[in-house]
Amino acid sequence: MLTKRREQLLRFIVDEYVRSAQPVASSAVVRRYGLPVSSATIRNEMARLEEDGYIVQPHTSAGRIPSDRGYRYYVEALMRPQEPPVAVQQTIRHQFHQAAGETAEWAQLAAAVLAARLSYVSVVTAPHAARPRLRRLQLVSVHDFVALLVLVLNETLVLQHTLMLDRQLSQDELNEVAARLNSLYAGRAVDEIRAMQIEHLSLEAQTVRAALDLMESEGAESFGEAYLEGLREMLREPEFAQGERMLALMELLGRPNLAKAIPLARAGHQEVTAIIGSEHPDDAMQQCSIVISRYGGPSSLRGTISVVGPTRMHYPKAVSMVRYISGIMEELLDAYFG
Amino acid sequence: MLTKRREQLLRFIVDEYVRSAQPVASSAVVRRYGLPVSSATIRNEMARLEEDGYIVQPHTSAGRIPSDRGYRYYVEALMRPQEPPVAVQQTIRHQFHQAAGETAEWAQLAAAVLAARLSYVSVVTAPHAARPRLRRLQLVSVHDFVALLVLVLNETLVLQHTLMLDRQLSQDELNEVAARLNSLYAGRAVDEIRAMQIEHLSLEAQTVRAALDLMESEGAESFGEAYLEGLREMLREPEFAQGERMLALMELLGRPNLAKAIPLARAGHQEVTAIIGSEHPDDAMQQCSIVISRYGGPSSLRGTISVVGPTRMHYPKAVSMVRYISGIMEELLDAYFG
DNA sequence: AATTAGCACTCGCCGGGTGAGAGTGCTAAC
DNA sequence: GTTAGCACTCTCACCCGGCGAGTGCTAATT
Repeated sequence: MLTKRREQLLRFIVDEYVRSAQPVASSAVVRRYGLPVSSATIRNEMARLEEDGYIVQPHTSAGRIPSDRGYRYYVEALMRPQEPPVAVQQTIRHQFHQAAGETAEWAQLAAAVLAARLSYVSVVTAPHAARPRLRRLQLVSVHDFVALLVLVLNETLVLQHTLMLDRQLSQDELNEVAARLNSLYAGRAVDEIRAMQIEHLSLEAQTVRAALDLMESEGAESFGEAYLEGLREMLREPEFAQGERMLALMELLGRPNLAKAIPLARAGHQEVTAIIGSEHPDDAMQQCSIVISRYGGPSSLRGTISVVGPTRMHYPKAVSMVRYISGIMEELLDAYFG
Repeated sequence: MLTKRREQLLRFIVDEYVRSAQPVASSAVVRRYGLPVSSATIRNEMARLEEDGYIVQPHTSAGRIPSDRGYRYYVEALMRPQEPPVAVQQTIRHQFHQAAGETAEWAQLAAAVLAARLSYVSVVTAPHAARPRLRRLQLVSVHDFVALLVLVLNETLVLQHTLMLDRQLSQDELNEVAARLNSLYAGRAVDEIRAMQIEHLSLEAQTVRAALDLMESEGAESFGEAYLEGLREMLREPEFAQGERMLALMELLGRPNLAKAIPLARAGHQEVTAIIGSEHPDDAMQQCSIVISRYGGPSSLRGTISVVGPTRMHYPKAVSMVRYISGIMEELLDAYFG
């Protein structure tokens, strides 16, 4: 346990380092903090904090910067999350108000807002149903040999897929097929439909296969439908100034690697979780922190919302912003599908 | 007009510089090219080429690199486009074979293939109909107060939009509305529908408004539905090694700026066009070249396919690859909607 | 026991200087 | 028109030394 003064000092070092990206010197503390002590005292305290592993020196005769452990302590015990100002809240609410309808659009908007407000990378996975049920399917004739399969799921998700037909079918015929399949399968989940083991022929079989595929891919949370925003903004941070680091980061946040970079499993529901630097299993992420949260009800539509930034991240802002946006997503889901 | 030998020399300088990214020295020419002349002769010829503006020296006592004019001459008169090897062609065809159906998927695939084969940035706009006609619209009930509007256009494009309803409507009622609107508007283009000036109430009006909006946005070629791929690969090129340039490039190729970066108007149909460095109006693109082509029939579905790379680009590969993929897109469109 | 003034010490950064190497342009000879 | 030879130029990498920032330690003070 840290003394009161050391806590204050650690907090100041984190705040100051986050602000300036420069190691914090003892004299800087006295000057800007205005404590009634001298820099020598601060130096002594700093030595203790370093001994305990909360801060480090990049080299002898430089100021101190927080270690991952220091950030952890800061996030856990020191920082006061700052709610976004009312004006900002209103702006954001307004933005979401405009994008009614598509859940995917909400996710995209959430990513955009988050990136814009924080200047870090945001990754938002679109809401997905853990165990989707078929509400109704519909076949729409598109062309002589092409039909569109539209799937409406219980959780108000609409999926579509183009079908290539063996023979020409009129809309009426398609309607018939759809009606028959609906009477069989409406209201059921993937596993139930599979369990029924009904044999179908030609178009029916093709439709059922496509529908099951779609529902299954919906059931699994994936990064295929994730929205990533703000790479450009984040690359302006001084820690990524060298091309070397930039490339590494881009590599890491590219589609195929995204799953490795962001451990969805660590996202808690309701509460916001931070993963700081070396706490992340992947070596490439040692310089980065993640602030992540799940949104949506436990049973119905769920998704995750996360921010990836340098360990020198503005945690109060990041945490509260993620919490706020996460809350909005929850509200939206509730309002539309509650 | 250049002498035969100077042409050869220019070609070699371009080839070599593209390969090595290093200024080409006179001695290197003799060594690797094996001409029965000495480096002094090459130096004399180089001096002439420089005088005429085809090559430049980064500084005294460095080799030569091609100027934009030099590249232009090379592209116009010197290079022989190399068809992709048969094996590669087959692989690509196979990839496209797998992605049947959605035109947007073709575009995405085209972008991915192009980026993978060339290691430059590829930008492909999805096929869009210049003057789309409504084939049929359909309303699908999704939720109590939510319906999905599905628009099938003559050119086999499917668009969808979620509608928020004022009151609860059954699928039967929705079908009725759709049927009425179809009987009125099927087969017509945006301008025709507008010209009819029919007054509608509530849901009908809402549907028509949404449908017109969708069709209009489809009619305009935009970067909203453009697929961009390969930024990571391209940033490995030595000219972008400094973080400075990387950021500039990313800035430039970000969504809002994409239209400024890629002048779609300069894309010719059938033939592939190159825009080299300073030929581009925007200052930020001086270091880059664009290889661009339009695909699709002149009347029906069209799109553009382009590659953005450093001016030190492998033009033969880029041009022939763009041409090849462009051809495939054309074939696909023909096969499905011809 | 905690604080502080003073001071020596360490280390990164910056500017200049230097030497090697690469490649040219020029001149004079072929 | 071509070529050998050579002086010249420019970059790059390296080293060096001074400067400034900031520390750690010691001894004195409260």
